[in-house]
Amino acid sequence: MADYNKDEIKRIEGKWREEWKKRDVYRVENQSDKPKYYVLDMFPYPSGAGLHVGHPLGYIASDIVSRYKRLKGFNVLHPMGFDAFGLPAEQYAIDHGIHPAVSTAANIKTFKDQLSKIGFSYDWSREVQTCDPSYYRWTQWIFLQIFDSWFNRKKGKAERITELISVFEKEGNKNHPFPNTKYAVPLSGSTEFSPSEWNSFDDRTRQEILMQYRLAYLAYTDVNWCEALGTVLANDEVINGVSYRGGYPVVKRQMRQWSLRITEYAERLLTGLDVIDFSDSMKEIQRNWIGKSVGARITFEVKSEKGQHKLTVFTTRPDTIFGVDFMVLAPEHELVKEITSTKQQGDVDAYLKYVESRSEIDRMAEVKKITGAFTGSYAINPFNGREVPVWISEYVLAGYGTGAIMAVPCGDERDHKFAKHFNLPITNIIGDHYNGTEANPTKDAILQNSDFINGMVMHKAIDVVIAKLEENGLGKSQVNYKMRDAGWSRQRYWGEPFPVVYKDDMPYAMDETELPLELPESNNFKPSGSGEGPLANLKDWVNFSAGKRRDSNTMPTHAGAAWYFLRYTDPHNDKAFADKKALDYWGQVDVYVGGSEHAVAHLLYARLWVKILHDLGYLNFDEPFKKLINQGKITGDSRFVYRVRGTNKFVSSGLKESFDTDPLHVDVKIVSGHELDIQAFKRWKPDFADAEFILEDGKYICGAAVEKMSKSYFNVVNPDDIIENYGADTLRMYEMFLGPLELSKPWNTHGIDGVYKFLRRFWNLAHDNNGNLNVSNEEPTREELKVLHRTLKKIEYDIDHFSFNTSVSEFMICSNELSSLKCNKRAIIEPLVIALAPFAPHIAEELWSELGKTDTIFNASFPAYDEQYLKENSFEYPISINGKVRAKMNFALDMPKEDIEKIVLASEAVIKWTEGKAPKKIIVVPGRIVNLVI
RNA sequence: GCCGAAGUGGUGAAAUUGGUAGACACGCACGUUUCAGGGGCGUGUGGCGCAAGCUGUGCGGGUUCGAGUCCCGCCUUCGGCACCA
Repeated sequence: MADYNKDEIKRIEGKWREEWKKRDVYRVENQSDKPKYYVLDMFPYPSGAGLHVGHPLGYIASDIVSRYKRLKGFNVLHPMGFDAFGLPAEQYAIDHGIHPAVSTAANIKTFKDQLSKIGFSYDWSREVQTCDPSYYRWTQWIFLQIFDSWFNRKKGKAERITELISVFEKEGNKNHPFPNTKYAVPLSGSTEFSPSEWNSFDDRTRQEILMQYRLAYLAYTDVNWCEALGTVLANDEVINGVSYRGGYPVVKRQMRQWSLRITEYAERLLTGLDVIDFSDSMKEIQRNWIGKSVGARITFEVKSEKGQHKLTVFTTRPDTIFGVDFMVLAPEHELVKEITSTKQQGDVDAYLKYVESRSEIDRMAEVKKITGAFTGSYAINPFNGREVPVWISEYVLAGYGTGAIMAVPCGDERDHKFAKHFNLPITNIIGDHYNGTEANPTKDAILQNSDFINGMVMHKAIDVVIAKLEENGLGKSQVNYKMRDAGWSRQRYWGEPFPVVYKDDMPYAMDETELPLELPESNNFKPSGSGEGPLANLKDWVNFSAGKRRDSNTMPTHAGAAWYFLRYTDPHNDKAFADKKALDYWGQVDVYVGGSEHAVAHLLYARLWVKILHDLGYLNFDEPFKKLINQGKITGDSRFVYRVRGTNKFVSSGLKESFDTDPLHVDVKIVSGHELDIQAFKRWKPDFADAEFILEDGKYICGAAVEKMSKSYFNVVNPDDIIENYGADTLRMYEMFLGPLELSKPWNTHGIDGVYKFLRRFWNLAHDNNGNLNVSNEEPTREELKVLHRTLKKIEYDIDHFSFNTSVSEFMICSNELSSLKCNKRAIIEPLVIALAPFAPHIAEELWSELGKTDTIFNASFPAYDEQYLKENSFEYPISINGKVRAKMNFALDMPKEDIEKIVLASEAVIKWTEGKAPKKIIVVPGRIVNLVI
C-alpha cells in the first residue's frame, strides 16, 4: 500500500492485467439470460508504425460503453481482430523482401502488445484475422453465394440463380430484362429471349447470359492503368488523375474483372439509412454517393443523312421540355457515327481526336472549358415537332444516364454557357426569372412558351409531362443513380484468391468442400507487367490442370471487412461462416465506433453483404450496424526550429522575420510547450551538437503547426510513453477528457496532470497519508448522498449520450466536493468505484479489492441513482388561473416565504393580463427574479 | 459551385435542449507548505472599471417576459462530392 504514484500505478496495472487474464474475465458466452449488447470497433489494419495516441481514442470510448453495459446487466460482445490483407504489407515485401505474412504477423503482435497495456475488455478468444485461411475460407464462401445470386427486381431482393433458371425455362426473360444493357452482348440483336430459345441455347451461352444477372459478375470494366508503375491502381490510389505514389499519369483501360452488382441495392441502401442511427453527415455522404435522381427518360427522333434514329435522354426536369434548344451527346455515344453529316464529319473527327488526346488530369483541370462539335443532324421535340441541333461535348458523361441530354439553356448553367459559347438561340420559358445572362434552375417559375403546360408552376408540371410521355409512349418516369457497380478484382498478391475455376474462359464456382483456395506461396510480389497481378507469375498455380485456369486476381481488402462482425459471433466454426443460432442471438451491432474515412467504401460493402446474406436467408436482419459513432482524428502538434540559411544558427520564432530561414521539424519530446530544450536539441542529432542560437528573453521559442501524426514530422506521441509516466487509467480518462469524441483535435499532453491529479485525489479519499485503506462505515449525510446520486445520474446520462468528456468532469467535481466534505464513507466511495470502473478499470479494481471484494468489479452492478436526493434544493409551485394550472415555478428552498407569495401573486397577474401568452415555466433563483414585468 | 458539420475566455471546452453563460481542466497571478526545485495545498482569474456597475457566445436583423440555443440574411473554418443533366 502506498501513495498513488508512478511505481504504485505500475504495480496495480500490471497486477490486474495478469489477474484478469488468469481469471478469463473477458470471455463472453453465446447464451445468457441477460439481454445482449454488441459493441464493435472498426478493426485496424496493422501497419508497421505501431499505435500513436490517436488510435485508441475510439477503442477507449467503446470499451467504456461495453464495460458500462456489462455493469448494467447486459451480456456484452466486445471483440477485436485485424484487417490483415492489404497493399502496404505487399509494398513492404517488394521493398524489403519480407513476406507479407511475416511482416503482418509481426505488426499484429506489436499492436496487441500495445493494446493490452490500455486495459481493454476484449474477448481475445474471438479474435479474427482476415488473412487467416480459416477466416478467408468463409470470405470466399460468401463470395460464391453472391456469385450464385441475382437480384429479382420484382421482389426487390436477391434470389438463387437456380430460381432464375427456372424462370427462364418457363417464361424466358421478358419479365426480367438484362439489368445492365451495356454488358448485354451474348445475343445477337435482341436482348429478349423466349423459353424455347433459352432451352435451345448451349451451356456456354446460358452461362454468359446468367453472368449478366449474377450479383458477382465478370465484365470488361475500366481500370486505372499506370504505365510507369506497370500496374493497375485502385480508385483511392489515384489522386486528381495521377498515381498516389510517384504522381505518374493514369489512363483508363478495359480489363475483364469481377464486379459486385451493388447498383441493384441502391434503393435499399438508401432507404435503409432511415432506420439506422448514423450522423447526418455520414448519411449525407452515403446519399450523395448513391446519388439518386428522379426524372424521366424521353425519346427524341433524330433525322440524319442515314435516316431516322431514336435518341433517348435522361432528365430530372421534364417540365422544361419546351425550353430544349439543342441536344448534346457524350463523345463516346454510339449514335455519334450514325448521325454525323458529311459536312460535319471533319469537325466531329477533329473533336473526337481532341477528346482522346486529353488525359484525366487535363479534363479535371479544365472542367470549365467549353468545347464541342455539331453533328449536322437535328432532333425533333416529341411534343411540338421543333427541330433542334444535335451536338457532342465532353461535358456530357457517357457513364451517367443515357450519355445524352436535352439542353435547356435558360434553366441549366452548363447548357447556358454552351449556348452562349456556340451562339445558339435561347428559348425563355420562365419569363422574368431568366435575365438573359445567367441560367436560372428554379422550379418555382410559371411556365411560358410551353404549349400545354403554359401557366403551370414548374414543379407541378413535372408529373403532368411524365404522364403525357407515358400516355404517348414517348418516355417514362425513371430513377437514376450515380453509384457504379463495385470493382472487386485487384491485381495484387496479398488478398483472397477468387474461388473459381475457368473452363473455356467461363468461371465456375469451386465446390464448397474445396475451400479455402489458399493463397499460394510466392516470393515474387511484383505485378506481372501485363496488367495482371503477381499471381499470374505462378504459372503452375494458375494453369493447375489441363483446360482449367484460376483467376490471377485477388479480392480487395473490403471483402474481409464486409462481414468480420458476423464472424466474431462464432469465430471458430468450421461448418459455417457462423452458426445461425449465434447470429440470431447477437444480431445487429448495437454500437459501431470508427473513423469517418470509411463512409463510403467499407460501410456500404458491409451493408451490401448483410443485405444479400439476409435475402438468402442466412441473417434475420438486413442492416449490420444499428448505431455508428465516428470518433474524430487526433492530429499532431508539430514544433519547428528556424535555421538561418547556410549556417548552423537557429533563430527563435519571434525573431525569424529578420533572417532568411528554413523551418525544420523538431522532435516534440524535446520541446516543453513552445520552449526548446537546447541541451536536448544539441544531443538530438550530431549535426546540431555545436548549433548556435539566437534567443528571445533568454529562451528559444519554437514555431507550431497542427498536422497529421507522422514519424517524419517528429510529432508522434506513443501511448506507451504516456502509460509509462501516468498509467493506462490516466491515458484513458485524459483521451476522453480532451473534448467531444466526434471532434478532431490536436494532441496536447499539457492538461494530463489534471486528470492524473483527479485519480490521485480519488485514491486519497479512501486512503490515509501512509497509503493505508481508510474508509469509515458511518451513515452518509444528505449532502454526501446528494453528491453521489447527482454524479451517478450524470454519468449514466453521459455514457448513454457518448459524452465522455463531461463524465470525466463530473467525476472531478464529485471528488472535489467529497474532498472538501472530508468524506471517506464506504456507502459513498463504493458505488463511485463501480461508476469509475468503465473509465479507469485498474484503479477501480484495486480499490474494489481493497474494500474487501473477492469477485472482479466487472461482475458488480452499476448502482442506481435515487431522484429523491436530487430535488432537494428546489421545489415546484404550480400557478393556477380559474383552477387550471397555467405555469409552474421552481423556487429555491432557501427563498423567504413572503418573497414567494409576492412572486406568485405577480405571476398570476401577468398570466391573466397576457391571456396565456405568459411563460409556461418561470425559474426563480436566489437573488434574482427572472423577467417579471407588470 | 453543391451538400453536410461547426464558430463561446489566453487554451481544451461545459451549459441536463428556451431559463443565473463560461461548469471542469490547463495556463496564469498571488498566497501557503522546514517548499532546493517545474512538487503539494489554498485563493483569484471573460473584458472594461478603484467601485457600484456596464458589457459579453462570428456579424446583422427577428420571434420571445427571457436566445449560445429558435427563425431570416451574411462571414469564416473544417469535412464530403465535384461537369451526375
